[in-house]
Parts: sequence; C-alpha cells; structure tokens
Amino acid sequence: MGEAILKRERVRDHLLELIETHPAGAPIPAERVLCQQLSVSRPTVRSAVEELVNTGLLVRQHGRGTFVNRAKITQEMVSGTGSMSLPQASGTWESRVLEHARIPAGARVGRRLHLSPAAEIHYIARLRLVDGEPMALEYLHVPAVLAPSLTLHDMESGDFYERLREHGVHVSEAVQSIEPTVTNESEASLLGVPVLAPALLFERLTTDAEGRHVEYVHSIYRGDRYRIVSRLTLGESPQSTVDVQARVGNDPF
Amino acid sequence: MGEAILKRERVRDHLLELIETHPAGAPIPAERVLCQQLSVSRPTVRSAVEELVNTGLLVRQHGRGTFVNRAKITQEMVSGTGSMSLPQASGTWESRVLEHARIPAGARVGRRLHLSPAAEIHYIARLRLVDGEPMALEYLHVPAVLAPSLTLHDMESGDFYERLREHGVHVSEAVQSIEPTVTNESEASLLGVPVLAPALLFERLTTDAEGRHVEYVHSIYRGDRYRIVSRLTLGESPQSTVDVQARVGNDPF
DNA sequence: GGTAGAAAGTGGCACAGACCACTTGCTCCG
DNA sequence: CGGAGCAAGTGGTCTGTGCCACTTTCTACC
Repeated sequence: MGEAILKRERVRDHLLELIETHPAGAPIPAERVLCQQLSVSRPTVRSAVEELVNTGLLVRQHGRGTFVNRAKITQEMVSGTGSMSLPQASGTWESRVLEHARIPAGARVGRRLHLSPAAEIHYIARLRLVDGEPMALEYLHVPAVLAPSLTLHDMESGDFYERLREHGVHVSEAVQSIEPTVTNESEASLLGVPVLAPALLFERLTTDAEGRHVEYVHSIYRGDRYRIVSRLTLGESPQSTVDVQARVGNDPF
Repeated sequence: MGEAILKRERVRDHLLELIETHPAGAPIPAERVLCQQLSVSRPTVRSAVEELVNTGLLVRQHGRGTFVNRAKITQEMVSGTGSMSLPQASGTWESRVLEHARIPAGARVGRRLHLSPAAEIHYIARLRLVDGEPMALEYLHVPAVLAPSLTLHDMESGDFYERLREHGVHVSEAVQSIEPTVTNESEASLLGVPVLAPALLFERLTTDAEGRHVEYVHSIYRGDRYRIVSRLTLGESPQSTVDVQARVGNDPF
C-alpha cells in the first residue's frame, strides 16, 4: 500500500487518540462519519473498531453507537497492579516499598519482557498489606523505555497505568500463571509466616494493544489468607471470571 | 438475514468440521475455493477464518495457506465438563479408583451440597495419572437422588455427565476455589512426592441449570507439575480463559 | 545442468455499495 | 396530553471486485 503504513492502523491510532481524550462511556463518531473524516471505507473503519472492541477498549451497541469502555473493573484489576490479585475484601490495602532501582533486566526478566539482558528496567519490590497485616510480596519489572520518566511516586500510587497511557501504552491483556509454592526464609520473615508455609506464586506478563510487553510481575501471596475463586460457566469459549479473594473465614460455597 | 442463521456462522461451522476431521498441520481449502463451495463471498469467508484464527484453531501463512493449528490449548477444557480443571496436556489421562461407596453426606459435604448430613451421596476417591504418573487425587461427591442408578463404571468413564443429563441434570456453572497447600502423608505417598511438598487444593461445586448442586469435588494436584495459566483481557466483566497446564518445562511466556 | 525469472496460487488490504436490525426521538393522531 | 407509529441514524451482514505481497513451482534461457 504505497507506504508501509496501513490505513487500518492509521484509523486505529486515531481511535486510540479519541479513547484517551474522551471519558469512559463517551460515544465515538459514527462509523460512516469516521469514513469521511479519515477518507477510508467503512470496512476499514469497522475492522479497526473491531480490533479495539476485541481488546476491550471500545464497546459497540447496535442501533446506538460505539462507546469508550468504562472497563473500570478490569482496569483496576490490572491496574492496582498487583490488584488483579486484589481482593475486594473489606480491608484497605497499602503498599510499602522495600526496594526500588533502575537496573538491567538480566537474563530471566529480559526473556519474559523480550528485552536484552542489558536493557534497563524499573524494578520495585514492595510489601502489600491489608489493615496493616502483610499479605503479599510483589516484584515489578517495567521496561524503562516505556516510561522513561517514571518516578517512584508513580509506581506507588494507582496512577501507574495512567502514566503508561500517557506514553501511548494501552494495557490490553495479561497472561498470568499461578502455582503453589512454599515460603523461603526471607519471604517468611517479611510476610510474618513460618518458613515452608504454603503460598501462591503469581507471575504476570502484561501486554499492550500493540503487543509490547509492558510489565512482568512476580509475587508471593500468603497461602493461609488467600484462595482463588473462579466462576466457570459453560459456553462456547472456555471463559470464566476469576477472582482472588481474601479468606475471611466465610466459605465461597 | 431472513433467517437467524448467519452465513459467517455457517462457514465457521464448516471450518470447525474440517478442523475436527483433519490432523494438526493439515491445510484447509483456499479462501477462494471455500467461497465457491459454500457460495459466499470472500470477505465472509475471511471473517469466519479470522474468528478461528483468533481463537487459535487455525493458523494463516501468507502465500502458503491456512492450516489446522496444533496445540488446541484451551479447547477441550470446558468441553469435558468435569475436565474444567483438566489439563489436556499431551499425555493421556487415566483414572484409578481408590475407593467408592454410597454413604451419608456428613456435615461438611452436606453443607456444600445443601443436603442434610444424613442424605446419601455417591462418594468416589480416585487417583488421576498422566502417562502412568500420579498427578492428582480427586474426591467426588454426588447426591444420590440426582442419579440413583449411577454405577461405578459411569463415574469412571467420561460418560458421567452424559448420565446426569439423562436424569435431567444440565450442568451449567461451577464455582471453583484453588488454594495452596502442602501434602500430608497419605497424599504424599499416593502421589509419589515428599510430605509437605507444595500442592494445589481444588474445591469445585457444580450447579445445574435449575440451581441444584450437582457435585462437590475436592482434589489435590501436585504442585511440582502444575500451574494455572489464565489469560486476562480487558472488557466489561473481568473475564478470562483459565487453563490448568501440565508443566512440561516450557514457559507459558 | 544450473540458475534466473516468470507464472500460478495463496493470503492481505481496501474499496463502494446494498440491505437488514435495532434504537431513538419526533411527529401526528386520537 | 398521551400514546402509536413513522423516520432517521446507528451498527451488522454480505456482496463483488481489484490489486498487492509472499511462496512455491516450473519453465526457459544461459
């Protein structure tokens, strides 16, 4: 196509622009209007919109229009960062930063983030507490190139993903693995549990709309206070809602 | 479209047919060929193919063709129903029944199944193996009233949910909790791992379309061979595909 | 005989247009 | 004033067509 620039991508970028500048729930121009504005055909517009609908940034409503997705729920889910694993239990969460630095990715993290081992990343280790009680250890790794000006405060506050958005990073997907483990000595002392106590090891790799790896998070959750609850419904696709709950003594059943 | 039957869906179903009957890696007919065969336009074919590519069933290769994808990854997960927590890893699964009986529910199980402690249930303890290697212990509890004539063979075979359907039970939903634990002595010896080894404790409560509790399953998975992998996408609801994978050494990342 | 190039076949992108289904708001009639 | 119905606007589906980019194969030239 003349240049290596695809029309669909141009439209998509235009839409991302709109999404950023519009509040959640706001309608975007009608497809036929976008066609004129951008001088492309409707199928082209539709395919771009469809892409963003699939990634959850837009919502289409037949006969009404297309809207910026609130996505508050999952937003915060992915956002509070650790928060995918954030229980909405009663308690209030706080974070205590244990360590922070701008360091080379290293082999292991580099592989996960698709970076060279020498590439710089923001690294933060923090302890997450509920009502003052240690609940989890979280180790964040974010490529420095994605957010050169990221400050410690940014990463501490919930504005983290806001900052990333300002840099053109639109979180769209995360792959998370969970496995059982037991605490080692340092984890045990930081979490205030015995050594070799059951725990959950989370690894999360977050990706943005353009397929770039945005963050790698490694965290350890106390096994005596957490359980993962998922609600599985039979359907065409194996989808389910997942939810990590604080165990407050009540049964989910 | 006149009828509620979409052409795209007709094409999609045709493709699913092909996918099932063709081995992994086999090419499917060219798009232009499919157009003629099914009497639809190419964009229609393309959109159907695209859907299946997105779900990972097909792979397109520019200039070469479109092929059946190996790795049905999330596929059969929900399908096998009971298998919601079943990895479809390469190996072949088998079950070895350790114990089976028709007994009173008791307080704990009764509470979960909403039965009186005296109500009878089918109880089965079984060891699940992959390629002969012990992987998990599973304890099933099914109210006897739902399937009075249930035989041991029924519960051993995959026909279990088929039998339930014959009794008017249509599984529709399951709530599953997962938590980390460590093996006790009997679990350790049955699974062939050390005592106090990391493990995953699954509890699943399945409900049918009428809201009746159909089964309560308690199972222990080896922590050294399993991880839970979930793919989270931004959307209105925090939905995700969940998948328990056998750990074969490869990273999901 | 070997290699370069053409040809055929594939998926990738984009267009213009037509019609359907749903929602909303307005108008007109009672 | 109120409600039924129409009309406009929106996304949803589908067609038929054209051209591009990539891959493979086969041909024809050297």
